[in-house]
Amino acid sequence: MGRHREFDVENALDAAMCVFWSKGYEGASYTDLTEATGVERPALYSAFGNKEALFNLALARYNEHYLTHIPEALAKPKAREVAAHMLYSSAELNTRYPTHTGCLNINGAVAASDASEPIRQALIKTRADGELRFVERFERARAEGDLPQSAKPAALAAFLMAVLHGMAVQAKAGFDRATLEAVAEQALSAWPE
Amino acid sequence: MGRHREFDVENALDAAMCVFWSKGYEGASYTDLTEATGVERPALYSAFGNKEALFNLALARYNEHYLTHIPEALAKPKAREVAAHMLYSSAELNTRYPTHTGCLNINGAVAASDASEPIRQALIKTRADGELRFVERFERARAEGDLPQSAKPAALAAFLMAVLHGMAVQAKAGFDRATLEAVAEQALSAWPE
DNA sequence: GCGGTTTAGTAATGAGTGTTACGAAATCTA
DNA sequence: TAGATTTCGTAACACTCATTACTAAACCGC
Repeated sequence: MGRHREFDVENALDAAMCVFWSKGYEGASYTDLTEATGVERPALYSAFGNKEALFNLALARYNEHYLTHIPEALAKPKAREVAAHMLYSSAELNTRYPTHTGCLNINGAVAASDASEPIRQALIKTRADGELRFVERFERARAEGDLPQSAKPAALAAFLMAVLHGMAVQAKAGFDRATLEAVAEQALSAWPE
Repeated sequence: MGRHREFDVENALDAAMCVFWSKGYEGASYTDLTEATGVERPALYSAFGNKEALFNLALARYNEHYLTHIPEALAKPKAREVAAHMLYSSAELNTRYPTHTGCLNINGAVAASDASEPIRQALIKTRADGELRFVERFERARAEGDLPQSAKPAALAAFLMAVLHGMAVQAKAGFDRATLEAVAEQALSAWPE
């Protein structure tokens, strides 16, 4: 019983996610969030909690709905295809929406004030979790003979993530998809066979 | 005539630069800046102008005093050495100071509020200027036969910058020097001979 | 020492931040 | 329809932000 919600929670969360994607955690104000969602501040608080909780929900939604290429990549039969899928899919995603380029995990916070240090750490952890999955995937690839015995799975995963992070920074700086794909191609040319 | 400055302008600017290096433009407050410099707010204003001007001075100082490996790299005789010097020097600089890891050009602002968009654009321009120097350097290398005719200088420069940006993000996330050097080594293995 | 000039530092300003009290509106159950 | 319950939205809250008047202090040339 009681009054019904007049806004769609999923839509509002998606709109909030786009604001964070574009401006990062600290750069996004509640004025921005209410404008983008069409929901007044107190309603955002009652639906999602405070700004930190809202961001974490937006981050979870981003990882689930927009980073679908990660499990896709991990499922590829060969290590090189794993890397290629990540690189080209990221080039696409990083430039798909002109209003929010780059990657939420990077844009969210690289450096920040003390107040938002928890968010920065949460983003670091998210990225570390992702990297770990690639380390394990490349270890499997080496065990399967898909990578040479001399290959270092941890180094390959760190390198792959570095290129992905760099592409996200470049996308946020306005680089177009073709340029990012050239970066991806160059990164792949270094891949051990 | 008149009263003398009681603080050293160079020292204060260096301390302010470290604050921006650690927390970025928006994340650095005047409380942080006065604590780090030991100079009260009005004195910072009279010496350097407002926050935006202070940041630009800090950025210029950073580029001049801490990015000395860029001209060093450009002066190397071979393209591969140019890239190698950039990668390993950045791995070192990004982890040299535990209190301010990564790179000021990246930490300064990747995503930000509308208010600090000018700073974000200034950082983008700084990075673009740097990239251009590498494009020209690699074009020369190709002309000199140091790079194969099939090599694409613009793509190589974009790739190099992507890895450097990614390493800066990783350093800010706490990666140690050895890990960054492994990334550098992997990036170099992709370099055309 | 005096007058003119510059700096130091306290303390205030106004705008913007995230957050929340509170009363009006809307819905469900009885 | 009456009462209980939930949401909405205005308006305020306390706080921090960058920025700056303003006064006392320190210095120079005379």
